[in-house]
Amino acid sequence: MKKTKDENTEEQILNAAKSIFQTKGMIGARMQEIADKAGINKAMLHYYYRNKQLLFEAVFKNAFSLLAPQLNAVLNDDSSIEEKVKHFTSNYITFIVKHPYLPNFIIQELNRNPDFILKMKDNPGFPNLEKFKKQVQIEVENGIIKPISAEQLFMNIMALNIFPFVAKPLIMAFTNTDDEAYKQLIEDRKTEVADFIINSIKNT
Amino acid sequence: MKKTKDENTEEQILNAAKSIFQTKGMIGARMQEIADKAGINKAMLHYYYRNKQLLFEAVFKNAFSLLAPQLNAVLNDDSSIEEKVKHFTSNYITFIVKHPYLPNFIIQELNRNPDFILKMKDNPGFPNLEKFKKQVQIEVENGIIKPISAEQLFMNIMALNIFPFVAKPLIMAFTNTDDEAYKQLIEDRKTEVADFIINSIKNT
DNA sequence: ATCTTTGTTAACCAATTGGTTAAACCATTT
DNA sequence: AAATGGTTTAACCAATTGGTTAACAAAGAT
Repeated sequence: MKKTKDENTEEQILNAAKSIFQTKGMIGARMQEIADKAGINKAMLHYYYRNKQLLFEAVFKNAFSLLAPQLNAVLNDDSSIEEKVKHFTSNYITFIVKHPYLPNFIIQELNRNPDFILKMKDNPGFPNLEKFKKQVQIEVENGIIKPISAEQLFMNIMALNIFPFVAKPLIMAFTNTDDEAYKQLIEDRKTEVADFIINSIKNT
Repeated sequence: MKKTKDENTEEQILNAAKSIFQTKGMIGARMQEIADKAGINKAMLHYYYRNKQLLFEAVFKNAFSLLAPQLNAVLNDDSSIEEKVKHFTSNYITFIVKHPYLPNFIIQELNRNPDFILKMKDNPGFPNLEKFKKQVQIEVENGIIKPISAEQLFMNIMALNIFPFVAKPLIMAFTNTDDEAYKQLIEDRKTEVADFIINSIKNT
């Protein structure tokens, strides 16, 4: 075989596809561009992944399986809500800084095809809120945190952590910050967001 | 002239284009589909708007000028931060419920072409944070609210209000809610979000 | 050495799509 | 009623694009 090079072709294709799909989206991506980036012939894409849709799904699942388990891990550990919020915020922002296109990619593609997430739900690593729900309920009952539904709290945590990446161009324009200053704003949020949330829900 | 009907053609085109562009995005939209929706010949689109890009820009500016001034109005009125947060949250969520595709459309297209917002910045109604910044500073100095930068507070307000619309499919899957339940969650947020923010920043 | 399987390429194809053109249409002016 | 000029249409066009095919190359099996 011609292979056994530095890297097998299938993986080279997936990496190129990742890069193109995540910046241009499913519709905007071009098979030729992916082939060029992978340094191979366009026909190879079809040889390994049959068609654009399947190649895209491989990339999407790969991206999703990067984001989701992290979330799940924090939701299901045994720390308090306060600790969870602190860990999650710090970890997640650090993670997304390294993969800035990820949240927007997933959100954009799920809005284009909402049914697509159903395929993900079967996955064993798919985030599950049950434990978190019970925990919120208990801490509310015990007066540790102020009354709030787990769903709303979860939404707020996600929103505060992810939104600044998704809406970066918009927020940059409104706040009149350049790329460097925005980076700093994000950096500050690693602690800022957790404090903001805890200030809001913690009983004194 | 053939016009002076119930509605002039130019406006029919813009309305059709709005609907198609906002659901499919610039790349996903098809000129033929817009023409069909407007009930006219495809050539008319070019007659009135020359090409896809210009038609898109007309739609985008229209959408942006719907969102931005609302924001500006609240930022620049004379009420306290607490009142501003309450008004903004309630108004904005009510507004977006009526135009659910708007935030995602704007965010998606700005991410595709971040330079595009520069054209908007000249617009006199473009949101300006100056007054809000001074106000935050003063209320912090006077001990009305806890120390926080105006930029971070602004980001948080935007995130908590807008994110649930943008990430709807994702949050629905994670929280295991159907369309009806999600609608209720959003409805609750009209007051929930403001309370959450105020709880966090208000000094006791 | 030859055969078979797997990997790779260049050339090709059909469908889609944004955009153009020339002719037709029709209300108003002359 | 003939000319005018903005409006509308059907037909067409060139470029792009996802996908296919047939031939070829390399490696292992016999």
